[in-house]
Amino acid sequence: MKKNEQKLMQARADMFKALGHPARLAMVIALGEQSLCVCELQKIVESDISTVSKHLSVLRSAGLVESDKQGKQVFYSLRLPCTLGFVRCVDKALAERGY
Amino acid sequence: MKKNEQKLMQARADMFKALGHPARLAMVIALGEQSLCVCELQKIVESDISTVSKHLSVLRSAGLVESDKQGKQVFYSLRLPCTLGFVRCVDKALAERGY
DNA sequence: CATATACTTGGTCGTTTTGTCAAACATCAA
DNA sequence: TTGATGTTTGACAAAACGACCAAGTATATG
Repeated sequence: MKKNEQKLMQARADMFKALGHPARLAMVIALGEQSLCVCELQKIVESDISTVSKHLSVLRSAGLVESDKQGKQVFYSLRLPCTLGFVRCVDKALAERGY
Repeated sequence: MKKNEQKLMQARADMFKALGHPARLAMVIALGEQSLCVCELQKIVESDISTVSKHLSVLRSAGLVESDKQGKQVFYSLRLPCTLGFVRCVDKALAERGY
């Protein structure tokens, strides 16, 4: 594999990796419906607020979500809606295995 | 989040996580073309054969690929072709950022 | 049977990721 | 300004990951 091809593959993999955590994936799926502030996202994943914030920063570095400060709240929104399409396909596969 | 919902989210995340490594992703993309034996996959990722084998076992546990022993070779094939669709979407997003 | 080939598994070790706490920061309201 | 609220950041320990080597299993072949 050539060097620039490796870099591209790494960049792609980083996106998948960011989604490879149940809390982060749950937040991304929730953001598929609407933008949400950190406090609302925390209710979804039920973790320490600092943990939630760090997960969000992982998603943001990967370019999957973007943040928008409104007053003292920060709203996150989904930048890559096609993620949801893949989740649906994954769900179909999981359903075949009894999920 | 309820317990079974958490399990589902974990299973989904495991799929993403399995794809979150450049070697594994490269192999999955290659398998999108055709089934390949471990030896051919090794040529693609250029790692130790034992490393390749372990990566493949991660992909298999996640349900992304399946294996089929033919003689002394083991052929792997892609179980979730929709993965490639998401890769294309990721590539579009990466392209917008200069890749 | 003995050997070679194709692959998997176990062990080790350095690196990365996670979660938590405390502290910092930003914004609003009294 | 002071305090309350919402979020981020730094530090640190525990856990998971990734790569390599060695050893193990399975299958074909001489």
